[in-house]
Amino acid sequence: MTQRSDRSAMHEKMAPALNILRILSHPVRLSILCHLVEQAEMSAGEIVALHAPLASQSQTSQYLKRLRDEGLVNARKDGLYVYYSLARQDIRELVATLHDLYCPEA
Amino acid sequence: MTQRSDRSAMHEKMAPALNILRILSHPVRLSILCHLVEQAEMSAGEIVALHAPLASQSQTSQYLKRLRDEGLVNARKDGLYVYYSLARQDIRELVATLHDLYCPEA
DNA sequence: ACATTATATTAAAATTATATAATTTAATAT
DNA sequence: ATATTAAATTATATAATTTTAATATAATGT
Repeated sequence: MTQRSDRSAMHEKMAPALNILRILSHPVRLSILCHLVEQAEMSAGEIVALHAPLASQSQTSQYLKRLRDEGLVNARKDGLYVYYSLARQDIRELVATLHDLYCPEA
Repeated sequence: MTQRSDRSAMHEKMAPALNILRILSHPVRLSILCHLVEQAEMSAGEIVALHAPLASQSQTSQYLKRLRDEGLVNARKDGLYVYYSLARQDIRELVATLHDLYCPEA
């Protein structure tokens, strides 16, 4: 095992954390996840409304797709509506830590 | 206070967390911070050596500048050497959480 | 079948982040 | 003074992400 592969290994070990950090590094994606920590389930429309007019329907749908694709949220379709919910406990914990550190009460 | 400014306010409230997330979303910057959580102080040269050849001296110096500019690390100059250390407790806590969630032991 | 509403997709343009390469500053020693 | 080493800076190129705009799909009701 060479030095180089050691360092690659170090970086590979960080890959899951880096991936999550990148996903959370966007105001709307982070906001969606924050809301889903407190709300259990929200329809796509509610999520769009929550972020309009800062983010368009198309944009928000794209953010939701990213979160789906990465396995961070579940999507449940009911008729015309799609309901989103958090799919992973680690996101709950990470968002809680961020809240503690960067969203002081009062 | 309009709806729009409410939403801006929501996003502004997230700004500090977002800023930290973006800074941590890079393999070498995250790695540097991880090492400084465990090491207290490291010289620029040690940090460069730790990440070569994946990151050049110039790159690593740029990452350190970013961390300095953002106030995440302290730089102490001693002769030819510059010693870096963590400047903020929140980084320690955040890195610890990331470690717990994404770096399972063994 | 058609209209309506909710949601999703796609492609191009714009923006931002990162890498590369060359150069520079600063401290020390000869 | 000049050579050497550590570290930082700058400009440019490249790559990744995000925004925008237009369009498409899918479910429901008339």
